[in-house]
Amino acid sequence: MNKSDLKMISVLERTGGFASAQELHQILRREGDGIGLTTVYRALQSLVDDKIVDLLRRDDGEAIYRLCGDGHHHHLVCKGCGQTVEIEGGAIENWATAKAKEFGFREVAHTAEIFGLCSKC
Amino acid sequence: MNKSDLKMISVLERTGGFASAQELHQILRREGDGIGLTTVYRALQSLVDDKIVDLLRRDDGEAIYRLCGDGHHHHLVCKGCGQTVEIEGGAIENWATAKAKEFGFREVAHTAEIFGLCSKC
DNA sequence: CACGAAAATGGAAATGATTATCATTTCCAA
DNA sequence: TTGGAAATGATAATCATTTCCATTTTCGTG
Repeated sequence: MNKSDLKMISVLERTGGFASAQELHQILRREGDGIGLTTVYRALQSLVDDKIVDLLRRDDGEAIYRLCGDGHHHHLVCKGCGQTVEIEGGAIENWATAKAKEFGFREVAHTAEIFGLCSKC
Repeated sequence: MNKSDLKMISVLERTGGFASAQELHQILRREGDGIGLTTVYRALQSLVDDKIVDLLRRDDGEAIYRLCGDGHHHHLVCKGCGQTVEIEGGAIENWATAKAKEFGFREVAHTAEIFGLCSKC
């Protein structure tokens, strides 16, 4: 956990929703921070490894990052403003486990995200 | 639906699991087909638009395609051999709908995939 | 069959995100 | 202060995907 990591956490806190590496870099630059794009990618990768931020993908495949709370959870993402809500997925966990067992799969992981328009958009 | 579209459907049928555009292109080339990469992308895009194939993303963001049956469904994907199984997601549908309503989201869609190792791998 | 328009095709260049390189700078303990 | 490790960032390399554009194929009509 170095200076850049903390800087990224700070921007992510301020932006709230998901943002791409490029966007986060631009924001920092606008604020006068001379941080390099390389460092942004490095810091984000490091935070993902430490499970401090979540990484998921936009429709076009671009990676987007979000500061996340502890433990396993899923997201409700607004297509309009990018605002996201962390949600519990009790039903999902059971479903994934059951299906995996049904087909004899081991070491399973799963992804589940919901996209839509929030009440403001 | 043109010749290239049919050709892509044919390869996808033979490969079974998910494959990327680049992989599908290589397979066709190996078989002696001189189809261009551009055409592969175009055909896949067209099939996705017509909801004949599913598009999802590998961990690194690369797009992978799979011939899919009718209707809404999810996948159980083997990390080892790429073999996939289409599964029903009754529990997921309800979960997604309920959560969306709970937070006042409209026009919702959702993704849910399970990754693991199949019995052979 | 011949002709021309429209669709399809594919090679090459452009794009854009992400990663690798590498020289320079910052940190920090001894 | 100093030596080395870690961090940094500009630049170049990579790689999937798109865009461009010229050529070829398809196909309906005379």
